[in-house]
Amino acid sequence: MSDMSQNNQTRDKYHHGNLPDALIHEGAGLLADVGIEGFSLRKLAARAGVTVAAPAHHFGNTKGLLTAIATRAFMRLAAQMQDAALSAPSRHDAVVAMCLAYFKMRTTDPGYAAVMFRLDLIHASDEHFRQSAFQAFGLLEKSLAEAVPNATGTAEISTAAKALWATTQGLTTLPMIEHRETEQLLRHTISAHVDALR
Amino acid sequence: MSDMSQNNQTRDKYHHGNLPDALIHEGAGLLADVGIEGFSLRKLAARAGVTVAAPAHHFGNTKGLLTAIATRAFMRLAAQMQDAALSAPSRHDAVVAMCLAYFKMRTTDPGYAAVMFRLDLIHASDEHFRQSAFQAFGLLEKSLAEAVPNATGTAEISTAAKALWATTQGLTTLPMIEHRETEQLLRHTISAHVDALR
DNA sequence: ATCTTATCTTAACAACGTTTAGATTCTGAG
DNA sequence: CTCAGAATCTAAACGTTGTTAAGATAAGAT
Repeated sequence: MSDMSQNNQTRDKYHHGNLPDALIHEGAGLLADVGIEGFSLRKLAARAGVTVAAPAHHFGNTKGLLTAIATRAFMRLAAQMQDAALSAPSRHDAVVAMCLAYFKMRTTDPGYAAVMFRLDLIHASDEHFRQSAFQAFGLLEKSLAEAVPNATGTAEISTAAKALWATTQGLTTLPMIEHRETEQLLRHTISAHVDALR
Repeated sequence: MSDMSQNNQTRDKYHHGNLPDALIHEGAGLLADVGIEGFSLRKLAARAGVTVAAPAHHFGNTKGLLTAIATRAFMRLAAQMQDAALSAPSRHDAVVAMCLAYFKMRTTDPGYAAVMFRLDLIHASDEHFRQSAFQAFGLLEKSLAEAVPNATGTAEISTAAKALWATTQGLTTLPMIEHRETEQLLRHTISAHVDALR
C-alpha cells in the first residue's frame, strides 16, 4: 500500500521511499479533502502510512510542512500561468489568463491553493518559499510589461503588477463577492490598470 | 479585579456582569497580544476570569466567538471610515481615506483586524457578521459613487468598489509587498479605477 | 564487515476545544 | 416576600492535537 506514494525521483530508498515528497503530495490531498480546518499532522501521517514523528523529522514542525506545500503550490502556479499565457490570443489576454490561473487552481488544486497566501500558517520568510512566490509574481510582472510596451517605466509596471496580484488574492477572501463574478471583476481591474499605464 | 471588565451597558448583572461583551473585548486584547496563532479559548477564559465552558455557553464554540469579534471589528471599521471621510479634503481623498482606515486599524486595533477577513475561522454566513461587513463596504461604495458623479451606472460603481475592497484586503497578505508601499499602491489603484469610471 | 549517519517508531507530555452534570445567581409571577 | 424556573457559570472529564526524547532500523561509507 505504501508503494503508491513513491512515484517521483529516487524511490524505494530508506524506509518509505521519498517521504518528504510523499508528505507534500499527501498533505495537499488531505487539505483538499478536509480543508485547512480539518488538517492535522496525525491524519497526514496516517494517510502517508507513517507515524507522527516522521513529518517532524523532515520538516521540523507543522509550519515547515505547510511551507513546503505552499512552496510547491507556487511552483505549480507558475507553470500553469505560463501555460495559460501561451494559449492567450493577445498580450492583454495573457495578463488576464495569468491571474485567472490562480482562480482555476483553487478548484483544480484546492489542497495546494489552500495554503499559498496563508502567511500566518507558514514560514513566510523561508527562502525557498519566497523564491517560488516571487517567481510566479515575476511572470505576471513580465507579462504586464509586454502588454503595455509604451509604459513610462519599470517602477509603474511593478506597482501595477503588485496591485493586480493583491486584487487577485483579495477577491477570494471577501464575503460580498460571489464566485461567478470574480472573473469580471478581475478583467475590470486589469483594464483599469493597463489603461492607466499608457 | 473583575470589575474592570464591566464598562459597558448593563453592569454588575449575573455572575460576571456583561460577560459576552467582556469576552469580545478581552478576546481582541488577547489576539493583539499573541496573534491568531497563540489564541486559545482557555487563555481567553483565564484572561476574563472565567472557566473554559463559559465562552461556549454564550458563543457556542470558538468560531462563534471569533465571529462576534469580527462582527464588532467591522462596526469599528465603519465608524473609523466615516471619521476618515469627514476630514478628507476632497471626495476622491475620501475614498482613499476610507481604504486607508483599514490599514490604520491593523495597527491601532490589531486584535479586531486579525479576524475580519478570516472567513475560515468564523461563521462567514452569520447574519450579524454579514450585516456589519456589508455596512462597511456600503460606505466605500457610496463614497466612490460620490467621487465619480459622472459614472455611467451603479453597476460599474459596485464593480469598482468590490475590486477596490479586494485590493485593500489583498495588499495585507502578500509577501512581496512591504508595508510602507501599501499606501502608494492603494492610491494608484484607486486612481486607476476612478479614471476608468468616467 | 563495521562504523556512521539518516530515517522512522515508540512513548509520553502538556495544551487544546468541546461536552455533561451540577452549583450558583438572577428573574419574575404569585 | 417567596419561591419555582431560567439563565449563568463551575467542575470534571474526554478525545485530539503538536511537539519532544529515546530507541530501533536501515542505508551509505570506509
